[in-house]
Amino acid sequence: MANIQQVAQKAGVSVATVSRVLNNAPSVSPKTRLKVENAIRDLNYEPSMLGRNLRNSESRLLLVLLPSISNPFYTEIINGIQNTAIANSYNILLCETDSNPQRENIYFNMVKNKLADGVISMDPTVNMQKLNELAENHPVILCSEYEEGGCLPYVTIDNELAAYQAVKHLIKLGNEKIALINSDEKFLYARQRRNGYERALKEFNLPIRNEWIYHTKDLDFQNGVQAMRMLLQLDEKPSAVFAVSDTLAIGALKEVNMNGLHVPNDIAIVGFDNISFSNMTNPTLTTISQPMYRMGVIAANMLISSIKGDKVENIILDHELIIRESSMG
Amino acid sequence: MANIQQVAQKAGVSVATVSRVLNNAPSVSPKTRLKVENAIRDLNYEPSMLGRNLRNSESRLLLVLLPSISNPFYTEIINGIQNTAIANSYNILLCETDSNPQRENIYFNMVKNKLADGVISMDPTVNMQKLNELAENHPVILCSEYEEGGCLPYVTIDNELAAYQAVKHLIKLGNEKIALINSDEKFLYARQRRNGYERALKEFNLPIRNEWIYHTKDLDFQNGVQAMRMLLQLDEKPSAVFAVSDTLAIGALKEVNMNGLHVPNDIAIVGFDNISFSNMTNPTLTTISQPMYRMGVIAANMLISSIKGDKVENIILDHELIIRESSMG
DNA sequence: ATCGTAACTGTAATCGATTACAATTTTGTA
DNA sequence: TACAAAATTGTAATCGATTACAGTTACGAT
Repeated sequence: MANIQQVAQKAGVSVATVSRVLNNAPSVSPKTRLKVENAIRDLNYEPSMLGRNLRNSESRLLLVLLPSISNPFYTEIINGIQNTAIANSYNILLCETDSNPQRENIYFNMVKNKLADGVISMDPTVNMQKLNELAENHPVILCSEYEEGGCLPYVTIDNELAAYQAVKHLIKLGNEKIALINSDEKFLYARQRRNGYERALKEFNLPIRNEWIYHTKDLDFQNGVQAMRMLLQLDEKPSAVFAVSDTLAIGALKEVNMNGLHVPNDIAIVGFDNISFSNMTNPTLTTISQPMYRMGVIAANMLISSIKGDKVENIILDHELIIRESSMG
Repeated sequence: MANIQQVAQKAGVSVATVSRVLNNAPSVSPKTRLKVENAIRDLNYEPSMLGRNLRNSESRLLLVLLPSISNPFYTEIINGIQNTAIANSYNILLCETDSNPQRENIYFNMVKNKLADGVISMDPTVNMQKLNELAENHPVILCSEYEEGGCLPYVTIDNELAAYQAVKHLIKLGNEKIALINSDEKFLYARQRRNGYERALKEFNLPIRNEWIYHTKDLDFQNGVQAMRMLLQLDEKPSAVFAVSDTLAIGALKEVNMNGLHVPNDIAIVGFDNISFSNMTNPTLTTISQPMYRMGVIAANMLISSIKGDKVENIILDHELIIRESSMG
């Protein structure tokens, strides 16, 4: 593969001039430009990003941190990030931590080693202390999950309000025994959604019963199945379930069906995220729709601004309750 | 951020020695090593990949090309690729083409520009001519989708056989009117699966009827819904459907349910890929399981070998028919 | 013809690492 | 003690681009 020297030699100019042509500098005469362009074509030359990046001290890569690629919640966000990145001549490094600190470390090092110009973290399991340390020297944006009282810029939704509305919806439909399938409350979003759940119950003078609050380890379908299995074994079964993720809700739905019960007649279900599959279940799933694509776009724009050195503001986006069959027959 | 010179100065040694410490070269005395390590710690130094990559003429990034991240079929493959990459000190650049040639071009250029050391393409819509051109100068591996009679190394399964077995399974259950929901037959896997479908029908002297073969544009759930909608409008409805992807099959399942029909009693359904959702539908989906994780591992290993300059052989992996509720009540 | 200015081009330093080769120090042995 | 060999360290070139600055050329005005 040819390099810039060879192009310069072939065109009979200096490497500086070739570089100017490559970067569309205005001060190159048309004749010279033509000579260089011909040489580039003849040699099939492609500039090496390695040289350019070193000289410019940038990689034009954005690191996107997420716990697992298999949760469809992230796919639309990633689309938004990626489109925005490309529109700004960046690209993204998609990094799955599997909630494994060792993995996380590898990725943090990639940033420290200048292999990425900044980070968007969507990982609730991220080590916040280390992330904050990283943020002292490198741009970092939080997407969806953030740190209460922290100083890292974020884009998210109002989780408490969304949960409140979801549960209120169930109450309005006549449900009085509403269970919560939550994930681990070490996560901020889990605590916030629980707060929303409790606020709605209190507002309507419904009791908050601990045996109706189930915590899952992960957000896989299977965790939803297990959660519902437990709930169905209770003496006093709930008549409705609010799950903090569609994947959990779909697992729950599956388990209800397995037991020959009917959704929503026996048990109503509301999920969270509006993943594409939520419209394909039987019955279709009532859920909270987050503006995932837009969230991705905004996160990417925030990060790019931050890399440029601009100040960025936190953003809270609107959500929407999508009512489908799983809550109303 | 400190660089290697500053570390060298602080430690009172040359940059060469610092580099040796960084790379664990054996010929550094314990005393010197200690001095250098202290300097590194004191300065909070992290080596820049930009410099290292330029010097080594490598990026240690593998480019993974796929049409869309939202098809869950890819997620397990990606896991396999990523784990293998990390184990070999590589990382992956996940690149969604959206089947958009312009996007594709951007990614091809990243390889030409040395931003990635090689490519794993899982994109059936890829421009094979351009990919072949790229392969003249850069390592390229095909994963899952490959080129018949082409010269690019690949890892895949026997699509024709898998489809044959899936359809044979339906026949053995007594189905005689079996429809095929296929994707565009410009894709090799689609042609191969159709061949398998037809081979099974012929073997049992069942007629091949064109109105029972539906072609979808994409592989989204919605395409499956549409396909099934068409099939249900036929005068003579099929009693079973083989869909070449679980996403299509799940869409089809949804549409059958919507029409008040029962799966599998009225219509049996078999999918392809064994995505994690396929076990969560109601009824659960009979499908062909591809060894996705292993396929990813193998593809990554092939690519890394190829980057090293080793010769690599094509590999065809085993698949498995997973029988669930959607084919047998 | 001369000069000043604008337009263009080249020289060489630079980004931050690696490494061949040379130089130095240490070690072991006679 | 002296010397060869081995171990350790340093010098400087190198990867492939960008760019400040200097140098050259072209051209219109006087």
